[in-house]
Amino acid sequence: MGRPPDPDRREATLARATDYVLAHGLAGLSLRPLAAALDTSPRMLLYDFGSKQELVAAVLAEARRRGAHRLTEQLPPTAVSAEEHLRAIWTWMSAPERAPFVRLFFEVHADGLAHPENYPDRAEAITGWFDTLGTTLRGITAGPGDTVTPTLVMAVVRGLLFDLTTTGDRHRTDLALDRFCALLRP
Amino acid sequence: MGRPPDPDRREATLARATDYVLAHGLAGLSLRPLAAALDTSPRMLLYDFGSKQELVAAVLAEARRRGAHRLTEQLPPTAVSAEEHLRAIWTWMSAPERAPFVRLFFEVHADGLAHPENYPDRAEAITGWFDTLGTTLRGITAGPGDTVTPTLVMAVVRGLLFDLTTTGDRHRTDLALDRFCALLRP
DNA sequence: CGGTATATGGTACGACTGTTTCAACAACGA
DNA sequence: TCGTTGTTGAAACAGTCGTACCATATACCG
Repeated sequence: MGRPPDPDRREATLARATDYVLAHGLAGLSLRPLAAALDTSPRMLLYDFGSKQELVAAVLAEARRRGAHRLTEQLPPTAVSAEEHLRAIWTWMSAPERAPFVRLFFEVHADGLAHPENYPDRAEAITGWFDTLGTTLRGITAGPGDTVTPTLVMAVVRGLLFDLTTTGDRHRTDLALDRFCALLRP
Repeated sequence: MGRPPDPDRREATLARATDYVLAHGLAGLSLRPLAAALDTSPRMLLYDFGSKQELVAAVLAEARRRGAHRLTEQLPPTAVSAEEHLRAIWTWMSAPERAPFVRLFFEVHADGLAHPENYPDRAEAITGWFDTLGTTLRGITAGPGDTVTPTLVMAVVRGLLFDLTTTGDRHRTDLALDRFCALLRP
């Protein structure tokens, strides 16, 4: 009896809140401006998510879900070479459409350095690549259990993303990836 | 006539404020706790620095000054090989004593992504390395004006620092740098 | 001493924060 | 229609923020 709950509302506001965070960043996030942009109220945000902290956690989970989904459907099949895979990853991650995700990624990392207790599984954002890259980079790695090569490859990608987002110099960063690919060729 | 100004006071509080920011981070920096930790008052901080923004700018300049000073006196002379130079850079930057600087570095980068207008010369933090590395990596670079090799080298260092500060896995990141050095050998 | 400049302390302002409280409204079953 | 449950608005609470204003203290010169 009584009014039936509306589970869609929470998911809808979560989706739009994720858009907002991707657009405006995590640093200065505040409930009142967020609610205003979402045509709702801080009251409802707390009603749906309990607290700001839980809201942020839900938004980060949703953002990661989107990123992972987009990546798996974008990367080429395992048939192509390791170098082509690496180039595809760089092209995909450095594309302007991914800029909001990249910014959020760096923002979360920086906040995690100051408050590690809020991100209990933040290492997974690094180690989660090993399984995927271990297979797609087959031919470069030194065996199936090799984590060193994926570590280096992703360090290059993240380091070049750091450079690109700071300087905006796409040409130079693209050339640096070319150089790395050349080094990988035996 | 009148009471003589005390220029040392501002520098002394700047030094201690820099210590505080390196220890506590930039994100949640607030005048009142900062002043309490420095045995002074928010009133005096504004009196000496004009505004919080100028204080932060002064602190960041001081932090960069310290980092640059420490680095130039630590790196080996130009006589050693490029690989030894790279290893020295990694050893120095990944040392636990540098962790506060590294954290501040990533924090500033993340904040710069959201508010680029506050960091008009943030690209210098990247390109400033080219002159130094261009000479010390002589033998690996493709000429004196080559910016691609320093870009890749520093991307590896920053990417591995990102990994290390997230996962804390020093062994794996050290091995990844070994792998990169092996790739650099012709 | 007075005059004058720098250095401080105290306090309050206005704007913001996340959160709570109270009340009302909406949609359903009986 | 009534009770019940989910939803929503308005307002207030307790706090923090950067900053400005006003008075006072301190240290120098003449």
